[in-house]
Parts: sequence; structure tokens; C-alpha cells
Amino acid sequence: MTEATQNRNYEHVLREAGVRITRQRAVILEVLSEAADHPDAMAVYQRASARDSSVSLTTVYRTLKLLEEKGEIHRHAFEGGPSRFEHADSQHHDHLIDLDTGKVIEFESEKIEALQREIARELGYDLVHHRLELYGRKRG
Amino acid sequence: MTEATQNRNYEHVLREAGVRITRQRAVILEVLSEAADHPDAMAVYQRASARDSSVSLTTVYRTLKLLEEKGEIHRHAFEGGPSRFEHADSQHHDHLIDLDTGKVIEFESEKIEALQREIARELGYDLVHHRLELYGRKRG
DNA sequence: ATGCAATTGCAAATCATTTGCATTTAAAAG
DNA sequence: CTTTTAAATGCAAATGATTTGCAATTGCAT
Repeated sequence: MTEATQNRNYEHVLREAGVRITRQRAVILEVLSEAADHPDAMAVYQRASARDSSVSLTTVYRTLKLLEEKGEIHRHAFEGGPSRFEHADSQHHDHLIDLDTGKVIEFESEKIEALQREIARELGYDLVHHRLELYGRKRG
Repeated sequence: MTEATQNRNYEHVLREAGVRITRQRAVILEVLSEAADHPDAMAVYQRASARDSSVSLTTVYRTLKLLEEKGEIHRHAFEGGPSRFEHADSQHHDHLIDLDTGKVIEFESEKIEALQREIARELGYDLVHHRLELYGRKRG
């Protein structure tokens, strides 16, 4: 047990939900488990089909949607590109997107969270969720 | 000069840029000038074609894109729907979207702005722009 | 090993938006 | 007011990301 990246319980969760683990799904779940970045559907497809050419883009989309519905992954529609995905297990955070590389950096700010709730409240609303994305360029 | 809503200089700006003001464009610009909300392309099309049936959705899209390029309007891709547009002349603000009605409420928070710049800087980035959207429900 | 509902890949559909093209037209020039 | 011509039009078809219909395949409970 040295090479394994943190093995998410994707397979377990899906089995619990009565979902069948097919060969192609197993590969997709493995790819997602190992993903340390924020891949889009095409990236997941490329990584998965490199391991098992029987994986289709359609099944990647279906599996991503399934995991999203089960709350296991989060979908982010950043500006000007396809949706990108990440594990749902980490604690809440927002994103800074590197405009030159597309790299996504996570950050948290309880101050901003608090201000958001306060603003919503002042406007007469209960905050259900929010989207905070910073777009920037590496300094220097 | 009593009935006019604030008449944006859309026409003027476009003329300056060497753009021809056609009958259909004039109507679209008028509709946009009068818009107090955040309409999407289809809404603009409906309002415009009600006044002049020769306006097509294609021309609405072309005109919106033109105004966006000239910096006269801003495009916002809120969650789960087509892009919505607003005048670019007002000062910077962010948006709270009413999940039940789709209504968009504008707000500003210099505190949040400052925190965002600070966070980007701490991560080694210059903030180019950001997207902050609150999604909420009217408090009952 | 069997059976059948779940899953697959493919092609076609969707949705918002853009683009190619032949036709029309704004507006500068005379 | 006509002429001229590049810009703008509407329509239909293309785009790109994603979803869906369907016939063929396959997990997995029995």
C-alpha cells in the first residue's frame, strides 16, 4: 500500500446505491480517485481510455453525473471552458484560476464566507450557495 | 424628453466605431437602453421583435456581442441558464440571484473586494477579475 | 450457469451561440 | 436624389458541451 493515492469510496458508494460496477466504470472511478487536479470530462476520458480503450466519452459523462448526483464530486463551470470536476470530500473552498495555464488553486476565507452570509441576510435572503472564482496571473 | 429611460450612448458608441445603425439594431439598442433587469438574449429578442418583427435572434446575438466587445454591456453566465446582460456603465458590483424567480440583485462590498485582492496576492497572483455570485431564497 | 434489469457505445438530439452565404441596405459620395 | 459598395441581414447549417434513444451487451443476484 505505497503507490495508492487516497482511494475514494466511489465504488463503495455506488454499489450501496445499487449501481453496477462495470469494467469501464471501475477504470473511470480509478482515474477520478487518483486525480489531484480538476479535470474536465475529456481529460477524464483520455486518462481512462488510455487504460481501457473500451471506455467511451458517453460513459464518462454518465459516471460523472452519477457521482455528482450522489454528492461524491463537485462540478465547476469556470469561465470559457467545459465543466471541471473535483472530489467532494474536502472541506468547502473557493478557487483561483490561473488565466495562463488553467491551473486551479483552492483557498478558503472564513471572512469572505461570513461577509457573504451577512450581505444575503441584509438583502432579505438566505444564502443557499455561492460561487466565488478569482481569475489571475502569476505575479512577477 | 419626458418618457425616455436613461438613454445609453450605445448608438453613439457604435457609430463612432464605424458600425452602421440598421433599423433592427436601433430597436435592439432601444430595448437594451430601457432594460432595468438582466435579460438574456431570448428576452431581448422577444422585446425587440415585438416592436419590429424583422429583428431576428441572430442579429440580437450579433449586437449583444458587438456591445460586449465595445465594453458597453457585461455578460454574466449565471448557473443553469443562458447568459444575461446588463449595462456596463454602473460601477462594479456583484450579484445575488433569487433561486425561485431568477431575479438578480446587485450589491457591492469593498471589504470582499479587498479580501479577494489580498488572497490572490498571498497566492502569488495578480487578480485580473473575479466572479462572485450568491444564490439564495427570500427569507420567509 | 441463468436471467434480466442495468449499462454500454453509437448516433442522433439538445441548447445556447456562432457562422456561411446569398440578399438587402446604410450611408458616403457624387 | 441616385449610385456605390462594404456592412448587415435572415436563414439554415455548424459548433461545442452534454444528454438521450436504442439495440446489443453484461454485471450480479439467484
